[in-house]
Order: sequence, then C-alpha cells, then structure tokens
Amino acid sequence: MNTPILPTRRYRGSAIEARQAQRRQQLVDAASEVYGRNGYRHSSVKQVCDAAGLTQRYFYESFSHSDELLIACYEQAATALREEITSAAERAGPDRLERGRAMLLAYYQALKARPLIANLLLVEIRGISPAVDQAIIRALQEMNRDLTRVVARPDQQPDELLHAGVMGGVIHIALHWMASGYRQPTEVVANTAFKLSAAMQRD
Amino acid sequence: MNTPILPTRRYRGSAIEARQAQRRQQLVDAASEVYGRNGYRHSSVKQVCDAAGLTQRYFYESFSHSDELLIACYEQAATALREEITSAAERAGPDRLERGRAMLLAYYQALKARPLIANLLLVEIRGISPAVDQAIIRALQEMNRDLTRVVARPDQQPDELLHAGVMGGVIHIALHWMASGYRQPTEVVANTAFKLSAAMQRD
DNA sequence: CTGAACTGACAATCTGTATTGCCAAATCAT
DNA sequence: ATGATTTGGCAATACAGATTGTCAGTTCAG
Repeated sequence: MNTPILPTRRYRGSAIEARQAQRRQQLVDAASEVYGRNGYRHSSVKQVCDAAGLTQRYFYESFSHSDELLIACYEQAATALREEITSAAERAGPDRLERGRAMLLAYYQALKARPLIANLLLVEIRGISPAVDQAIIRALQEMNRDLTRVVARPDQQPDELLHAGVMGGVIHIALHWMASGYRQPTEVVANTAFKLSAAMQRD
Repeated sequence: MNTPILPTRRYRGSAIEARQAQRRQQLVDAASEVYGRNGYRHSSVKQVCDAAGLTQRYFYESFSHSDELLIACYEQAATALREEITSAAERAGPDRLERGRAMLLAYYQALKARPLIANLLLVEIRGISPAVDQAIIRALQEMNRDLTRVVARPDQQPDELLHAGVMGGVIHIALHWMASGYRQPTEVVANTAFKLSAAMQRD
C-alpha cells in the first residue's frame, strides 16, 4: 500500500497553511486599498490580484465570491477602528462624558489618518449584497453596544432608535467632513458630534 | 428644392414630444418601482422596459445611461417628498418647533406610505456613480436649506456640520425603522428624531 | 388607397468580467 | 540530480448585460 500523502511541504520556508494565510492577507490588504480608492463595484478581481502581486488563481483559493473578500476587508477595518476607539475611551478615565468625547475624537482622527479605509467603511460599502449588509449591521450593532456601555446613562433603558439616530449623525458628520476634504479641524468635528450625542443624555 | 421635413406628426392623438414625454414618464415610474424593489444594481434595462411596457429601444430614446434614469427617479421622488414636507410645515403654523415636528412627522409618514420609494431614496442609491452622488448631495442640500429656513434659530449662523449630523440622524432613524418593518408607531419615530434635532436649538 | 412615419418584437453585436484550464519555470525533498 | 509540488502567467471559456440593427405590422396624412 502507498504511504499516505503528506499534505504539508515547506516552500520558501513556510508551510502550506502559512503560505495560504499570507496570500489571503495580501489580498485583503490590497483589496482594502483598491476598494477604498475605486469603490467595490468599480474594481475587478484582476485589479485586486495585481495590486496584491498575486495571480487570479489565488483569489479563488481563499474566497469564492468577491463579496467574501469585501466582507473580510470591512471586518478587518471595523475591528481595528473599534479597538482604537475603545482603547481611547479607557485612557480617558472614568467620567462618562469624557469617555464619549474621547471616543468621538479617536473616531474622527482614525478616519482622517486613513482616508481610503474611511471611504471603504462609510461610502463604498452599502447595498452590495445581503451578506455585506449583514456584516454592516453586525458592525454597527457592536459599535452601538460599545457606545451604550461607555456613554449612555446607566439609569435608563437604552432607546434603540435614538442610538441609531446618534450613530447616523456621527457617520454623516464624517461623510460631510470627508467630502469637504477634511476642511474643519478634527477637534471641531468631534465637538459637533458630541453636541449631537447629547440627545442621549436627556430623556 | 424639397419641402422641409415636418418633424411632428400626430400619432394616437398626440404629437411626437408628448409621446416621448409620456414614454419617458412611463420609464421613470416603472424604474422607481423596479429599483426600489430589487435595487438599482440588480436591475437591468430590460427589466425596467418590461415593467414600463416598452421596448429597450425607447430607453435609449430618453436616456443615454442607466445612471440618467436613476437620477430622474431619485429627483422625482425627492422633489415630491420635499413638497409634502414643506407643505406640512406651512400647515403647522408659525411656531418653529411645531413646524419642525410637523416636518419630521410628514417625512416618516411618507416613507411608511411608500416603502419602495423610501428604499430607493435612502438605501439603493449610494455609491452608484459620481453623477448620482452629486444628485444626492444636491437633494440633501435642498432639504438642509428647508430645514434651516423652517427650524433653525434665526439669531445664529447655521452650523453646516451639525445640520449634516441631524439630517444623518433623521435618515438613520428611518433606516433602522424600515429595517424593523416599521415596527414603532410613526409618532414615536418622529418624536425620537425631534429629540435629536434639539441639538440645533442650543449653541 | 398609398406611401411614409411610427411602433414593437427580437436578433446580432459588443464589451467587460468572472471562472477555469494549461503549461513552463521555480522550488523543494531525497 | 531528479521527480514531484508549487507558483506565476496567461489563454480559453462562459456569461450577462448593454447597445445597435433589422423588419414586419400599424397608424397616419392627404
């Protein structure tokens, strides 16, 4: 009988899983760039693969649809952003209002620092497919939960609709700011959003 | 020499311009329906023409790209919505706060009454093309102007960013409400948005 | 009634992209 | 060194939709 097939053979120093993971990550990073710049629906598989320095074949190794890649990009960016924001909140001390202000500032700072990611997260993402919409909804819910935990008054029921409204306001302020080429200083933008979020502090 | 060509000949009782305008309107109405239901990018020229009861040939008679048709749909819907809202504001009397409340109520009532139009206006529209984005920006600016005229305090400079934020909040409240299948009563929704817009009443 | 404009249906073409298949060069294990 | 695996490039195929073209039947004007 034959010896069983050895599925792992090292190549350029790393095992098959590592190589695949590496290629997948290359694709995600390149696609974040390309999608952020041209928009998802004006980008092709080939463009992404070229930008990643990989052949189209490797796209299908890691993803079955472009959707999947888009979702991977979105989730990577959203997770990173969320971590920045929550860590800024923790650094800001115990006061609820101060934490909220710090979160907003960190949010807008991050969007300004990486405009292409901002574009991907806020503009080039909506209405692609049900699966992508689900990913967006999940991400917004998570941010909403952070927001509630950190900023909302603990003595009252969170108002789901109102929170949606505040998040929408924060996002649209960002969109308006981005469309203007980041005209206003980041602090002014964060402060405007802070005024809006004051609606959560009343009944 | 020949007699000059007579460009108009009546057909089924109407002149060429009237027939063309009629067909164009048929296309816009059918497309509003189709785009609202399936989304713009999941709709084809053929689908729209079938729904309009016209041949594809007539699409190219009135529009050179699908973009143009989408923009026509959007602007027709946005204009109608805007008229409903401003007329509701006028009916509400002179008080600024009352007018604002009436506008919001009219807004959400209209979205609930015509869900497909709501979908077209708020969901299936973003990030299609630069031209469409321009149309959206124009429409939002017009609503913003209405809002400023009717609701904002006349004794202070309008804060552009803050207005963008309030509009974004109003829209996201609508999106959240629509996604829930219009769960909450319209009055509750309008009232939530009203709380948010209170940010415009302070400095 | 007759020829010209108009309409409606559909075929033909064009274009862009996803997806699969193939092969030569590079890299590995032994 | 040698054969097997892996990689990269690219060709072949498949497909969907837009756009243009054709043509027979309908409606009009005089």
